[in-house]
Amino acid sequence: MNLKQLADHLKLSPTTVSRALNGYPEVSEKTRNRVLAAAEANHYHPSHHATRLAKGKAHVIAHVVPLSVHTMINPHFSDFIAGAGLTYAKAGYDMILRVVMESEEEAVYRSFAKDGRVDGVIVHGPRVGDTRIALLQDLGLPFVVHGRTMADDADYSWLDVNNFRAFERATNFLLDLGHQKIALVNGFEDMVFAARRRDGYLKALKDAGIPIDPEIMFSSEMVEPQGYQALKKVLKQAKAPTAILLSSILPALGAVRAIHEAGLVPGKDVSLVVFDDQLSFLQNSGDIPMFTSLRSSIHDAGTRVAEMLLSKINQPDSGFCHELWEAEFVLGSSTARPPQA
Amino acid sequence: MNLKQLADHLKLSPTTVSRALNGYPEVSEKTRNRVLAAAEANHYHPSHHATRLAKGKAHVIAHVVPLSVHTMINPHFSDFIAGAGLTYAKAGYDMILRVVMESEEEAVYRSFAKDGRVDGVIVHGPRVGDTRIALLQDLGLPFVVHGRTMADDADYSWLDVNNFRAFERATNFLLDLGHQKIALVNGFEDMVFAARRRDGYLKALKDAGIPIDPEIMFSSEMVEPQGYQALKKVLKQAKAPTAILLSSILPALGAVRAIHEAGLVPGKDVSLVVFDDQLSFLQNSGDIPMFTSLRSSIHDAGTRVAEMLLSKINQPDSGFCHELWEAEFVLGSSTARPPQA
DNA sequence: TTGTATGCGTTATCAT
DNA sequence: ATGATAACGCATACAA
Repeated sequence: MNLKQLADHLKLSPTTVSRALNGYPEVSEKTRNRVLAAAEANHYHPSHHATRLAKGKAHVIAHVVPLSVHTMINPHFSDFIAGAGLTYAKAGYDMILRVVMESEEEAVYRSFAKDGRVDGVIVHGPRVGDTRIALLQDLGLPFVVHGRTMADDADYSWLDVNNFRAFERATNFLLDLGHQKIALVNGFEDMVFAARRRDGYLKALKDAGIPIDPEIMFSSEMVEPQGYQALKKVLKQAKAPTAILLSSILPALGAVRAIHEAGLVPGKDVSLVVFDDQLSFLQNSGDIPMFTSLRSSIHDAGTRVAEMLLSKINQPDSGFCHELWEAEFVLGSSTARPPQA
Repeated sequence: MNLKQLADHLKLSPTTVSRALNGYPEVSEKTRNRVLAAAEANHYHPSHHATRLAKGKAHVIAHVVPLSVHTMINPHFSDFIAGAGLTYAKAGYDMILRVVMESEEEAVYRSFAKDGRVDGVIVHGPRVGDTRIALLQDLGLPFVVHGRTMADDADYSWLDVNNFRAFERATNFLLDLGHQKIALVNGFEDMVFAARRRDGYLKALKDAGIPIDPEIMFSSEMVEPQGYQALKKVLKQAKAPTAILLSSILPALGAVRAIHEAGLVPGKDVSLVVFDDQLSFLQNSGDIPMFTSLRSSIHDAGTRVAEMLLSKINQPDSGFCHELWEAEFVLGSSTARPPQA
């Protein structure tokens, strides 16, 4: 059943039926009710593509996820997408998830910009020297970035966590406790967020006059085995670190496993500070949380980024929007003074 | 630049240009090359909605995820979606992720069925007494179920893991080792997969003549704290279980944490068998994996379910397709004979 | 308040 | 091998 058939059935013109359905004021209450009832009774749903073609708006947001070396569809991503997805749904937007090989990514953006199937996109996980932002600016496709580049971040909209400050702060906290040897278990440092975290860590060490030791700095995918393997290595070093800074709860769990296997106690023999994205399935909460952490909800970030994009789409001339969130410091039971101090 | 403009530019009719672009055989090679070159040069991309309207096919698959009591967007889901998404992309399909409140779920399916915006849907996590399957059959919208109902599973397509057998087998393995008291840390048992797992566990206990103890059976969301809390409870019981059967690696990590805190050693004082979805960020691998497990890749399931749906859409009369995957038993280092045996 | 005519950008049908 | 014309199903400017 399409609009014309419904109109014929009601002995009205398609125009009037369309107006009644879309809430135009000029149609009489009587007619509107007749139309609404008939639409309901006949399970009428307007054709999506016809509507979009006529209106010129897609009501769709795309998230393009490059399925590259380090898989982007990970638990961090799923919590982010849950927040964003709910926001879209509430606003009547659909969310397209487009998994692409890295080589096709540019072509996908180009077609999105031209074929009108989406109104905007979210850019995930900007890398150092990322070319996507310039491309999207060039294409004129509305976008918001979760994260930002290393510089030149004024001429596009983004939401980011102050990763530099969070890790500088975490390092200082450990230094204040008396730790002199602090390891870093970081994500891939070609990702901007990870690079900034490293820089915050290095800055704090430098300010404290502590030499950098590449042997206790790790950078790879933030998964459980990462933390396990890093601690296996580090714990057998002659002068092992007494504290570890980790980029996610996932490697932190692996770290705890390795520490236990070595017959040591986390939060006593080895201190751990973790960046906590508040992943819904790994709640680090309770009165005294398991981990001392810097906390910022990636779910909330997804919600907010989605809101930013929607308002950008509905008010194209509203200028750029920047939000830098400070992570919250939370004292847990994974930190103490170093053993010998 | 649209088709007409491109045609004018080339001094050809839109028809010919369309044919050249879509690979119809009747257009001359010379013309085709001219058209292709001009399209490239002018960054021409056909309007998505116009194409879909004219063709009557959406080239879109939807995954409807009810954001209900137990959040469906979890790490299991994200690995599933990664597999499915890549399959769609390869086949030139888009994937819509629609997050819905449970109350609107039916309305969403109804509109999808009528408005032509999607060609088919994937049904996630069927519950006991799930009404979605009957609804979709009624609506005539192509679908494939990941999982299946408790009965009547002949008249729709599904892919499932043999959860009953996996848990029966795991229980028998522990019984054979000499364990008499085996706890179960399960997902929500209103989900069919969890109900089947429980039934497999109960069957094995019954066959061995071991009484059921509700005090050591847990059913809730499969997250890290679930395993932690369950083991906290269980370990302080007078006659504590010597083995635990867990529905996911996530609670297993929590279980390990609780065991360590109690000063015990997993795989020695307490044995653990885990259902391992092979979550990409928690690899339970290596020569001797951390956990003894029943293994079945949820990523591969996503891939296969997507393939099934696509072939169903392209051959609507091909009948129903059923795949029951057996989980692979993998011996790890988390199991041993019970301490006193 | 309702209807007519036209456009949205393609593909499909039928000529030539 | 190419073109004119009619769908596809809706929205909207303009008329009545």
